[in-house]
Amino acid sequence: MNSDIIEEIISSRLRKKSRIFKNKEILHPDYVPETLPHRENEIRRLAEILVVALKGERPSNVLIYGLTGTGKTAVAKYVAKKLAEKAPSLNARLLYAYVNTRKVDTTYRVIASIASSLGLRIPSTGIAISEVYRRYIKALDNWGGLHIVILDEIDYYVRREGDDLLYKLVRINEELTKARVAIIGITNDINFVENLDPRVRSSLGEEEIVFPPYDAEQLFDILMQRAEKAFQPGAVSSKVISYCAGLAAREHGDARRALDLLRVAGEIAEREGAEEVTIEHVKRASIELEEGRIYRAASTLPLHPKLVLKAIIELVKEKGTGTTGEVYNRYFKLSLEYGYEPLTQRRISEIITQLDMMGLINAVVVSRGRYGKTKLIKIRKELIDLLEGAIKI
DNA sequence: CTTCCACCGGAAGTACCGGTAA
DNA sequence: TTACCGGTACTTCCGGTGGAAG
Repeated sequence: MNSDIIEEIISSRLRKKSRIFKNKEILHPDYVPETLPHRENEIRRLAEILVVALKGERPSNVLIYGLTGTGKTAVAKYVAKKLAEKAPSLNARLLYAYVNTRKVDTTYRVIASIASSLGLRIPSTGIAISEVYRRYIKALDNWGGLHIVILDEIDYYVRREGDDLLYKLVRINEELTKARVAIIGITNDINFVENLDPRVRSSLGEEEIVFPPYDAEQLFDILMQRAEKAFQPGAVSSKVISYCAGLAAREHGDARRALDLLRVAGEIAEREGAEEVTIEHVKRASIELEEGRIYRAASTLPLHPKLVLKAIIELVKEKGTGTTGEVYNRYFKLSLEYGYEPLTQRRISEIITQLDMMGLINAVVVSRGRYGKTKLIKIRKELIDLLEGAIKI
């Protein structure tokens, strides 16, 4: 009986308290802990730069560099939040806006998001960008404090939209009479600054902080600190944590990855009803994370990208690789079979590039001399079946 | 050294959607 | 309601190109 299944799950998960987790939230990537191990220097630097805000001065703009999962976001939020909390007792007005410009990915939405942190309500579309900008400036001056604007992953943004917005923001203080704006830009691409307008560059990079990747030992400390609060005593050994740390350290010391690994390993252990998390659980977590990402990406693909992916899978199964032209021909046939109007090759070429960027396929531009220039397209063997299952049309 | 393949990928434009302001 | 606005998906056109073959 189905109700028995539900009953069983409820009784095994809810009635007994988890043997593994005490508070899983703590392993969540957005959770900002009370202390950030091995980032003391970076916190101090940033705080020293921004602290003049509490005296009513405008602090320097800051550029923060560092690879993913090196604590850039956490440190920036942490310092901004602490200062904002401290401000009222010192009779200073300080607010901060945090925008991840990879998620909030158009100029309009970025400004709207910044403005909304001042309590401004901006429609999601419909008015001109310059109008939103104007309202933001007006709201700033009415309020008259210091606004710290944290722009996360700005390299993504600038690559897509250019540096117009940065240019405007950097010079916004010239238009303000009472309020001030300080910008914290966060990027994981060190080269990105070189392509910026020199004026933006010098202004945004008044101060620069570089976040080095964590090594395995530091990752171990980070995981340990969180694990103590997140797990039941004895549920996870230091050996397991050290294994997670090692795995993540190999991928350029990414703390987010390390935390995900530990959390999912814990979930697997719990599902199994195990007493504690083992290294085997971590290994499986590693596979599960990757496969889950791929599956979600593939199964939510729109129609034509799905058809293109299907064409690629067929070709790869037959002969190992494919080219843009071959994929297009196969896609063309498939489209007609399913009764859809095929798109142009130009568009398909773009879709192939997108599939590559999502990590579903590998597409490299190669020149084969007399035989032309094209994309060489492959799929990792382990992913073929997974992808095939994900794209039932 | 030149040729020339099989594309790449930028630019500009069209159509449409979901939304706002007046 | 009409007139915009921004974003996305797509097309058309086309100059550009790495390197094997000649």
